[in-house]
Amino acid sequence: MNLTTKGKYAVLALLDLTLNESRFCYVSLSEVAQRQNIPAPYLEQLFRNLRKAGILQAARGPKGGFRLARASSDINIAEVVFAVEKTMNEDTCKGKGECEAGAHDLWTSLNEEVNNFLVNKSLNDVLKSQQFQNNLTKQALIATG
Amino acid sequence: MNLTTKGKYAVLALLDLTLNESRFCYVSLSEVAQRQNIPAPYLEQLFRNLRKAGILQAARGPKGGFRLARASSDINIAEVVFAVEKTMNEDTCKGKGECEAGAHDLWTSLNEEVNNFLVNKSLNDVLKSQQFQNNLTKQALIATG
DNA sequence: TCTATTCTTGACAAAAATAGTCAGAAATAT
DNA sequence: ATATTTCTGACTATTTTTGTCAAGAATAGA
Repeated sequence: MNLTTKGKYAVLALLDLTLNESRFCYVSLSEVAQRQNIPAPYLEQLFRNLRKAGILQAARGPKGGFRLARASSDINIAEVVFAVEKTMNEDTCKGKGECEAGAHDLWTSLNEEVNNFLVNKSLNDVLKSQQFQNNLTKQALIATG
Repeated sequence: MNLTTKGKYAVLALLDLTLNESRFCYVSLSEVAQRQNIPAPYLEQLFRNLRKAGILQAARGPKGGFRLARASSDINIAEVVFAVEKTMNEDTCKGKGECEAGAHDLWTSLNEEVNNFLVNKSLNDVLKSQQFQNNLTKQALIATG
């Protein structure tokens, strides 16, 4: 599993979206980008993938924007990361038979370990972390008012 | 935690070394490189770091080479990976206060998770995997004879 | 001492991935 | 109509990974 800023940006942006979307409203990408300090055109790329993955819904035009396609408790971190990071560690034994089984198993297990951890954390779980609540509520208020 | 071929090469090379070193003998880098299909000059770089990290011992000159500095059961995978991969995910919140605590905790936890897994696996553990034994014994014989 | 072997070191180069940018098209609320 | 906002594809820059090279230092053995 590759874990770069791409994945982190994506999660961060979705958390922001979760807090700032009000049930029937869309939140514009530029808002999120500004609040979370992510280059807007870059975030566009990520949102593109998140939409294709069925995690985001989009609406164009004025008052348009993005919102979660599902409840935040139904979106886990793994799928978010997968949606934006290219390929996971596909266990690239280059076929020459030089891949030792023991080592192979090791990376496979590791991947499963990481994956499990992330699959079992939903956006909502992350959100429930007390510190986070405090932090972002503040930000949301600043942004709104 | 960054996990590229560097780390995999390192582990693979050490496993090879473990199987092919006979208590008091050194194994030459080029041997390992050839057997495991790793570019020798590249492996040099890795071994350099592994030596600095106190994982390998080296001896120059004819009959020289490398051997483990400790028992294979005393070397865990995490330290091997650390020795060759540059920096781990140092939780680079760029200080602007834009790092959300919830997300921050998430990456930290993930890192700990991965780390734990790798710290608790020794070279010897990997070696004990049955398949691996079978596989490499074969290779070792080919290499010797 | 001489020689072949092997590690040591530092710097360099190529390739790939990541991060970030841009311009123009398409949709839509007002 | 117009302003807003997503959509798309291509492009550039930066960083990391991967791999290479050449010259030096140590040492076993003849």
